[in-house]
Amino acid sequence: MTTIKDVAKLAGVSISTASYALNDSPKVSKKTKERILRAGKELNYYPNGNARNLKNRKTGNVGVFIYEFAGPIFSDVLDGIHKRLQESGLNIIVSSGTSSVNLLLERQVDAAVIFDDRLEDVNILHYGEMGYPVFVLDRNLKGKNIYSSKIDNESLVKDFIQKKIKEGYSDFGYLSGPLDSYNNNHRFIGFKQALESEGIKDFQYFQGNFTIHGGFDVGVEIAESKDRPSFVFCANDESAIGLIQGLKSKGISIPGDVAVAGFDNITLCDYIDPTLTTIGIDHYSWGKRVAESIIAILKKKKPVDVYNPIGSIIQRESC
Amino acid sequence: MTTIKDVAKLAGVSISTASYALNDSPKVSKKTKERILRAGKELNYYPNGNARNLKNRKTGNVGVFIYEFAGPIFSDVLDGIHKRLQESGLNIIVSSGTSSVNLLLERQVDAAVIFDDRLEDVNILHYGEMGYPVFVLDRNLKGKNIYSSKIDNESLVKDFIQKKIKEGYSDFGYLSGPLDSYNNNHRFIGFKQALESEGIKDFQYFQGNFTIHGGFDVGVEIAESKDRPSFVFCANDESAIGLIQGLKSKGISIPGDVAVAGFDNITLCDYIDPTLTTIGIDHYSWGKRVAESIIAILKKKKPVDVYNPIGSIIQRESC
DNA sequence: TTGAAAGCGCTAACAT
DNA sequence: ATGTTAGCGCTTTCAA
Repeated sequence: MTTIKDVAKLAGVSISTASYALNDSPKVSKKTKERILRAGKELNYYPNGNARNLKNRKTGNVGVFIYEFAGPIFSDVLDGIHKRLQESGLNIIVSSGTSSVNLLLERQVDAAVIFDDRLEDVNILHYGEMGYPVFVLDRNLKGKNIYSSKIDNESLVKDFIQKKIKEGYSDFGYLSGPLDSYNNNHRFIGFKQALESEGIKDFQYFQGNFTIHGGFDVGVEIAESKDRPSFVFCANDESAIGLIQGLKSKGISIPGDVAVAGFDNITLCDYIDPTLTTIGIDHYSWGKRVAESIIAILKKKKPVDVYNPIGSIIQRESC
Repeated sequence: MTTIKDVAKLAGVSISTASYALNDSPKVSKKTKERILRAGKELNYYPNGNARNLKNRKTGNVGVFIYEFAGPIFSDVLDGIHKRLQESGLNIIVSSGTSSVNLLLERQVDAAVIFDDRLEDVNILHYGEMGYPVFVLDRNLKGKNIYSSKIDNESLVKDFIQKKIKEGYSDFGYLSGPLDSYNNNHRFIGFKQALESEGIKDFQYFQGNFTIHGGFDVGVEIAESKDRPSFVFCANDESAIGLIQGLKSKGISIPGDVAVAGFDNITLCDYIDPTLTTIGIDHYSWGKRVAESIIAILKKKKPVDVYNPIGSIIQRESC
């Protein structure tokens, strides 16, 4: 493997001069710099990142740790983060599962974005304690160097449901996500607040799991029930889409018999029949803003205000 | 920052003994090992990955370099790769754009999977030359340590179109992807082979770009044409979905007036109306198999047979 | 069973 | 403008 030593030897200079030249330092004369760079080209030299990172005490890598690679939401956030980091010459490293923990704790990244319910608090806290900035998305966590950016689930859902109540709906159902999901639980709070504020005491509760399949089963269950709600708010779009399919499979018409809404605004919303009304988050922009903050912290070495993503109602046919 | 030195000091042993203990070497006695591990816990010690990687001349990381983070195909391949690597204790590092090149050439990964048309051959070749194994997906590239795994586009498309010809279609169109796309070009070859083998001389050619939007425009164009093909084969599902929407927007019925098929079997195929007949690749399994091969190469230090993914016709309503 | 010391490839302070 | 050298944090050979 070619090292800086080989380059220095071929160019007939010392290692340090080679290093200066390769890092484009003004200290070295134009002539020798050229000679060194030519030697580097000739030997196909590239610096060993591990050695550089060790010496520099920084890697130039930003880690983004997600729950899984599938999923429309992650993709959009990732594309946003990636775009912004690339403009600033930082590398993006996306990982998941146990890899995430390894890369974090072994300090192979200079900063991290956590978008993964399963990654344990203790690891995030420890990484922050070591002096590295971390952004946690959709998660409540406080600690040294920890920044939390979250969707304002309560207000968004509350406003939306209040609007639907004013449109005349009164007989609601809530299709829940997993009970340990931050987003689900806060959306549920907003849902209940809306009913309460409008004096509606009762609603039906359905347990789902954020998946199309889980939503389908609930759809069938509701279709066969004698006491169907006239409006089901679903904690995310995927379960709403499953719900619609379950209802349709039993001949229920939407929104006539049962109105449905979701949360997230994934691509599928536009393709299902009827198209799905939902609360949309601009995930791409969210990613860009988070990356923006990380860059600022890394460059200026000082804390920064967090940006919380903005949501809006995307009115379609399903309610 | 806590280093191995701090742990050694607290445990009252030398650095080397600490290192042995932390790496669970049998050389060190049970009593001292315990003491060292306890010291490590107390100090919240984690090894510095860059230092370890430098010394070991390996990182335990496998890089997967993709064209973009959005896209249903990448997600499934990634999930497959991730699952298998995690079982083997290897870290997955996913990246894109200039980051990919940096991570590769700086040797921050022990092996790589390239699923990105834009990543230049020269960088891949150089990485292979340095002794690292690389899997290139859907790409023709030969070189040291380079393994190429690809969909058998020609046969799949040829068989499919021949089948459709036997079902009675004869008036075909081809909706192309970008002209520099490996997959598009090989699918086109298979398409032409099928027509030729069945004695069909003519077909219409439409230029698309693999996107829904691009497909839509062609759909409108075809709808307004006087000489509509009765069957349009699209080089991927997204353009097929756009095509369907474009045709429908002008009142063309599918498959009655124009039959449509795609390639990939993305989730949306099941949600569009009519549902889309396509050629499906099991991307998740593909990812697992590729990871399997990488693990074998890394462990056994010797070449391995490449696995090419299997495809099959997914018959739905659109043709 | 434990410790001393060299060295992985690089950067940068310091000396020339 | 260029060279010498220490050292980043770790592993491992060699000696005790």
